[in-house]
Amino acid sequence: MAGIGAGAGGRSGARPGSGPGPASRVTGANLLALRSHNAALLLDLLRRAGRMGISRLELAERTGLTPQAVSKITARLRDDGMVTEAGRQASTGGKPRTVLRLVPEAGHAVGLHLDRDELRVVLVDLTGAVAGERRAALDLGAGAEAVLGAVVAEIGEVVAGSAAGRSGAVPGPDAAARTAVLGVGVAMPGPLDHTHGVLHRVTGFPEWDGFPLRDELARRLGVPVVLDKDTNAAALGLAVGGEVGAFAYLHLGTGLGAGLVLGGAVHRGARTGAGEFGHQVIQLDGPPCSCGNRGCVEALCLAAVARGDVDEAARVLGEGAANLVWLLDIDLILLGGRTVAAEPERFVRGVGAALDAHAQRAGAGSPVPVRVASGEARAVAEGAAQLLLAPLFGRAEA
Amino acid sequence: MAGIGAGAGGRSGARPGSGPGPASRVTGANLLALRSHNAALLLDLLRRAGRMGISRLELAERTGLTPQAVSKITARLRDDGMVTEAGRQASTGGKPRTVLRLVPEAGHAVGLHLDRDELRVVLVDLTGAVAGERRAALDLGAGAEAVLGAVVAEIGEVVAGSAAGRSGAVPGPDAAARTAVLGVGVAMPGPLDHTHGVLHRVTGFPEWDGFPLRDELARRLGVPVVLDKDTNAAALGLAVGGEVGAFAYLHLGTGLGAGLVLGGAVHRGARTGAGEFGHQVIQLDGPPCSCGNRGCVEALCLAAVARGDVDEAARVLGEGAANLVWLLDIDLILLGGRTVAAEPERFVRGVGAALDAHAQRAGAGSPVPVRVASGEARAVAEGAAQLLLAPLFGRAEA
DNA sequence: TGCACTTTGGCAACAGCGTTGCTTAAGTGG
DNA sequence: CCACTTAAGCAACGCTGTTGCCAAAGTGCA
Repeated sequence: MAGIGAGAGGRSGARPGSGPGPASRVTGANLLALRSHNAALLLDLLRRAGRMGISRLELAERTGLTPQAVSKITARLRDDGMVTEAGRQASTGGKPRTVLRLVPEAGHAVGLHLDRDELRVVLVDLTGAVAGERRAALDLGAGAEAVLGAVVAEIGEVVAGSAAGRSGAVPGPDAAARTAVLGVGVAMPGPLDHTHGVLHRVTGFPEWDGFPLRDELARRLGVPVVLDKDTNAAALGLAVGGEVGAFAYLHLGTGLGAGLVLGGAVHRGARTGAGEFGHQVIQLDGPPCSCGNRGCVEALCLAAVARGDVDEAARVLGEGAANLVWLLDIDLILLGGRTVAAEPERFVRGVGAALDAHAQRAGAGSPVPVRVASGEARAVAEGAAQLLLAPLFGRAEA
Repeated sequence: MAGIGAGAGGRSGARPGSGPGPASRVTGANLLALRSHNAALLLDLLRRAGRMGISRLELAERTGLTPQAVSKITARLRDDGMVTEAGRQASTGGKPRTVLRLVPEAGHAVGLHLDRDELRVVLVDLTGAVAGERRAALDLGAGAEAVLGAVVAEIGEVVAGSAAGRSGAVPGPDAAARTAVLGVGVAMPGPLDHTHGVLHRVTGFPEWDGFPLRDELARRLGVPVVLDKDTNAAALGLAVGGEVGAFAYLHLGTGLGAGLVLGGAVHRGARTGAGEFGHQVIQLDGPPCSCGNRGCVEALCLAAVARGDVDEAARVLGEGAANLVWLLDIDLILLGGRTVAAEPERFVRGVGAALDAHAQRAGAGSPVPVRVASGEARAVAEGAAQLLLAPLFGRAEA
């Protein structure tokens, strides 16, 4: 559980790995925490309602708060410029409900996707819509100084090009605050430690081992920075983008990894190690894998792809996915990555067939659906930006 | 996550599967919720402190609440008879701290373990200590009426024999309330639905399919009832009993199942299906399993046990456990069940060896420890009782 | 033995949360 | 035009944890 946060303001975002807390450090709640909890709850519902908006009374019904409480809270949010009135609904015999809408420009976040050979930066608004984007080639082997320099430069370009330009177009009380960048979310291939923002053993680039990327970037940029694995960021983006329940995002590219969303939150584990789906053994004493073990899903799956046997690759992937579905009672499997994008239908069909077979044997109800994840190319960068937006909407651990 | 509960009192425990809530229904928080959240937090720390007790100031430090707030809350808890002063600590140069302790007799809960051929009832106090116990043979095939009759009778015996007798021994303000039974937790082999308290396809006993066990028992007993899988109850009991972090309890008896504790809470999934560890495929196209599939861990493991090859059984179990550790970033593996109990050292050694091999290959830090779970025979029944105590201590979803 | 000092923990006043009771605003329908 | 319905704000309220202050209960040195 998460619980409702500590007393601190709540808008700050990232906080340094604090406290000696053994295991789960649950904190007491005061009135400030209560206030920000409820505000975040309403903001989350407003975000989900999107451009359509939502009325005060529906907010009250969905949260269990009294209509008067919703009025008070939304009034504060309006004063802060985060919410605005936007028309009315049709009357049902009395005064029509006023529709409230999130103000997208009330805040922005930067998402950075660092891949082995490429860098992608997006600037998104509160609703997650992309307001600016840049791509650049990248060589992780060029060293920290060169890479960080490029990253800072690209981020500066995107922010300057979009937020500043838009600042004039949206006048109003404190226009500067409205375009404020809440911070930067960084997503990259593991292994890494999201709680301390430190890299571990970046494959093929020993110089990055133990590099405190989060703190270093935060120092150079002067805004909060959050670090996470690429698959976790993608999963978070999908969860925010509307996918509900517990699901797994399986990413098949040059490797095979997963992002897990359980109970509405990304499950990372204490060492950000969760989601190591590819090195699940599904064939005891099978063919050797690059990890040193034998019979890993990744090895079997990629070997089949290399042979051109997509159906077998999909079947193997499906068997691994079935193990995961049974172990965690997952509602949905989403597929992504370059290899899947090359033959989406065959992968969906093959994985789905394996899952259906499992479900039928067990006599379980409806089989678990399989789909291709949306927004492939920018998904990780957009999800990275959500690492910063999530706390605003009450997803402290999401 | 969990969040802080809805406005309702908080002491009631089970609530019927309410609301049309799509996915996670997060509710707003009011002052009542805040109050019970903080009270539960303190009670949880007091429970962990056990017989040793804990001072007000340490409670304040650990929760982040002000000392004055802790004083107010603990004063309420003392008025309710749940907490008492118990001596003082050594002075550090000023007034010594007063030690507070949970009053074990302030509440009791019944735990019921329904197995295929046996029934076990325990009565535990607030600290989880067993205050009464009964065992009886059981035939699930005898039909609902006979089974429920036996269950109600056995529970009545345990409660009458322990709580009532103790009621006189602990005089004080409203002694009746102090021995109040909060409710009954029921644990049994799956599949079942813990949110609705309904059974599904009890293996070999089709008559129980769809039986609303929770509501039927609640009706006959007149107290709240909570239903869960036996492995989940055992895992909950272990979590309360002091195991920390994320862990998996692997139960190897006539079958192979698991209870997962992630982020301090039992992970059940939407359909109580999580923990299906035994039918994880680790040998594609391997030997057939009773479930209709091929190469399941359960089939391989139990076949090895039947051959008398315990080392191979442990190795197979370890490979399955390694998959789980990697997928979820688990901190600890606990083993239990009759088959493990017969040769505990060899299982621990074999499973540990498989996990160590994985950890070494990946260059991960310290390997994941493997231990035998404590309190074998009564563990499930005691965990079942915790299903009712958990909400008192702020583990609504635990 | 007495006095200065430290630390604990309760009392009283307070700001701020959601709630309740009531009033005003803004529609529909006969 | 008026009765009725529904939405939403104002004011008073109860209750939360917080703050400022003070009594209680120890230690330790003169």
